[in-house]
Amino acid sequence: MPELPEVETSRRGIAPWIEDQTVTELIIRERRLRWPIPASLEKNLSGQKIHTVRRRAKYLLFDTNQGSAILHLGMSGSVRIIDSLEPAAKHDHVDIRFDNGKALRFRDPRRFGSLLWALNAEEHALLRDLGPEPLSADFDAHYLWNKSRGRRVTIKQFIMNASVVVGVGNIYASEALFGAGIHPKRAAGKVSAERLATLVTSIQSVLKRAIKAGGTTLQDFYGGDGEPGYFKQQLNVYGRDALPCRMCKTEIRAIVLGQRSTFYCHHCQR
DNA sequence: AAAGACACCTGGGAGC
DNA sequence: TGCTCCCAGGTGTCTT
Repeated sequence: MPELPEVETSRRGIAPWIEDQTVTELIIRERRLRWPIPASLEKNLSGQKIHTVRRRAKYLLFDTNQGSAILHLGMSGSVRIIDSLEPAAKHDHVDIRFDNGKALRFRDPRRFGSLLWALNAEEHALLRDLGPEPLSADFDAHYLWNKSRGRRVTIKQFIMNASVVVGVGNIYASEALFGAGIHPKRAAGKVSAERLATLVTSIQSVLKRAIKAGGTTLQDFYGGDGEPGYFKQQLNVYGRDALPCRMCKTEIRAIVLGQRSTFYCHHCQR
C-alpha cells in the first residue's frame, strides 16, 4: 500500500496522539509478520514514553529514551488511533496502548510489514544502507548523476532502488518519470545530467503534492486521521492503461519492468 | 558489483 | 453462487 507520502500521512495523523504519551501495554495477536515480532518488544516498549514519531524512508520510528520501535507497513499495512477498548477485527495484529486511553492499532492483511526494536534505529541493518531522503538537500542532480553512471538498469527500477533514493515506490516512480518526460525503460546511465535534474525536481514535486493530498488511496489506505488520500485524482499515468494522456491524448501504455506494472505516455516520454 | 528472479501472504475482481 | 486465475502500494535474499 504505502509509499513515502502514505507513510508520512500516517505519521502526521498519529503523532499528535502518541508523542509524549507513555505505553501502558502491548496487545500482540499475531507475531508472524515478515519477520516475527521479537519476544522482547513488550518488555522494551512497555512503560516507555514515546517522545518522537519519525519517518525514515518508509519506516515509522517510535523513539523512546531506551531505543526505538521500527514499524514498516509493507504492502497492505495501516495504522490508526482508536479508543483502547475498541474490539479488534481480522488482521488487527498489534495494539500499542497509551495512558491517555488511546491505542495505536496496526492492521496488515498480507503480513509483509514488520515491527522491530533497536537501540539505535539508524544503525539497524534494515536502515543502515539506505539512500538519501528524496525531499532532503543531499538528493540532487549531482548525486543522481554520480550514482547512475555506468548503470544499465532502467531508470524506473533505478529510482525505485532504496540504496539510490528512498520512498519512491511503484506509483510515484511512474508519475515522476511522466513529469520529467523520461521513458521508464531508458537505461539509468544514459540519462543526461540536465534530464536527471528535471527528474529530481519531478520526484520532489510529485511526493510533495501527494503528501499535501493525504496520499493515494487505491483500495483501503486511510491516514491516521481516518481520511482516505485524494492524490488518486491527480495521477497522470499510474493505473490509466489505455486512457488518454492528460497532456497529448495519446493512449497510456502499460508494460512490466522488474516484475512491476509500469505506466507511461509513449508520446510525452522519451 | 550489478541485475534479475523469487519469496513472503491475503483479498478483491474478472472471467467462466 | 462458486470456482480459478491474476493482480496488488514492498523489499530481502538468492542465483546468475
